[in-house]
Amino acid sequence: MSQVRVRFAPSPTGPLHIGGVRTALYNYLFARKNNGSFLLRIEDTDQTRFVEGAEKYIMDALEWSGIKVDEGIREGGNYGPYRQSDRKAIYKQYADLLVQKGDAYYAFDTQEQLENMRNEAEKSGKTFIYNASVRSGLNNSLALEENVWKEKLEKGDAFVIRYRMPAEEEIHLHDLIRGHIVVNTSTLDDKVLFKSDGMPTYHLAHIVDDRLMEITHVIRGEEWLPSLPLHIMLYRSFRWDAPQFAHLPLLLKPDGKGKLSKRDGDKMGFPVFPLFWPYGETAKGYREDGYYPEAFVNMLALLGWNPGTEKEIFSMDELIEAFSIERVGKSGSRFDPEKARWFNHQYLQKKTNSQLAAEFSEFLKTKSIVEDIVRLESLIGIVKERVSFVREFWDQTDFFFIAPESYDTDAVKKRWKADTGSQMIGLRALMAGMNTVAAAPVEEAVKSWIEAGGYNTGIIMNALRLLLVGASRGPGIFEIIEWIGKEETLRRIDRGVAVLGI
RNA sequence: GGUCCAUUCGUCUAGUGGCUAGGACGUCAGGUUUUCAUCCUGGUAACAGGGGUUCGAUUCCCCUAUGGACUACCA
Repeated sequence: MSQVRVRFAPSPTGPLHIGGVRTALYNYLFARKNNGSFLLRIEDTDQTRFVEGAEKYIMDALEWSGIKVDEGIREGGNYGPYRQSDRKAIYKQYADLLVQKGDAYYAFDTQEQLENMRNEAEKSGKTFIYNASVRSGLNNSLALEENVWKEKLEKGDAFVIRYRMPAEEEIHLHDLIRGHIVVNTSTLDDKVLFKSDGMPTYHLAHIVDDRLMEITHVIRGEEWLPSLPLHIMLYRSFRWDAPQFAHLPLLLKPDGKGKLSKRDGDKMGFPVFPLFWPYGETAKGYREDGYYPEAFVNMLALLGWNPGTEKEIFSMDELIEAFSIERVGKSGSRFDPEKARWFNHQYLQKKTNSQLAAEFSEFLKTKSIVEDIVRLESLIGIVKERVSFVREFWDQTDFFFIAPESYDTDAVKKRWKADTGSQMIGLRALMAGMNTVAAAPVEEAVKSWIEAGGYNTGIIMNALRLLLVGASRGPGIFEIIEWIGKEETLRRIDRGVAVLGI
């Protein structure tokens, strides 16, 4: 078998959403799994939909996701150019070839005329289809006298080239994921292959490019399944061997209706894009939300594919090893933001404290806080397991850096009793007399003090926590004391007693 | 409307002509914890419906329903 070559071929009409990233990922995994090549081809044949920045975004998003392109605009390769607008000169000859073979023809109908015919058909409850049943009555080289249409061409009249779909023929298709599919050509139309602006349509361009780039497997979204018969017919007309096809199930909107689309932006309460999109209507991305690319990719890989085992955490290498197109599901999937969060939690737990300290240190700069990296590492160690995102370290540790200025009302009500203040003063004296505030000795001292005084452990501890944290939350009291130090501990007790009363 | 695709717990999914239909996330309960989380244990929850085929269907076939995609000189 020839070398496996697959491509991801987005059009640069805006930011790539996560469905697109997943398509790219499956292509990439398939290529790596089979020691093949993964190419990125930009499909910008529709010049009216060009969006500034989209092409760069696509490449950046793949790079961030850890999906490495073997051949493409940035990477180069022996099958370029990799941008269809740069390949413009290639396509016309192939459209002409089809006309010569009699499998395509010139059509001169204006868009207005077609629009009218569609409207007319709709009035009588029918659908206008430009195909064998009507083409002989329309304005094209199949219906017109040869000298008439040739004259039109010479005059420079606007024309398109349409595929001449057979009137009535069963086409048998095979899809790697869906199996055998049969479609009758009578339900298909004579698709435009070459537009009046001199550019090919997707249908022609991608067939030609896939051929020229020696693509062996086309792995793309399910939205392309309805046009697969056309594509198969094109390969047949060119007398080319068709690649294998696999149509991926779609990613659905989490709230139920329809496929996920770029326009969903972040209305859903979670990002639908890998990266922040800075142009026009901006949209947030997974990267900026604090997701690790490994977690993002892991989550995406399991959305529509599974290994058949109960393993859920996969590195990219493990995904490559385990991936097979046969295990891609058939039905669309909605994704669950909670599960995405869980994946990030798993990956964050695997990071070392020193890595996390460095990341958290960056975050702290936004709060104008500078802290010793070793002290940060020990802080990370204290709260790591309760955190899913780096930014959440702040939610768990803000009181380490900033003494409480107010005290949670409910906690005060519950934890601050009539004689609590005087007990806290006693506790303060105990700690003031110690020459260390390391967690273990303080804990020992406090506990024996409690025992000696006949106090209730829960009451004392919770009250002390209230003074140090300002609320009923946070890690172990003695870990907090050790980290903030003796002076700060005493200061917080003093202030708390002053505010809450004796 | 037409064509095509799909349908297992709320979500992602495993699975088989005969299983107590499995796992994960969520959720609920209990435990751990001085608090809040984490964590541990346990529970809850699904084969869309109707016909066949069969000794027996979640599994195979048909119909219906539902969902989705497509139906542009967009990809």
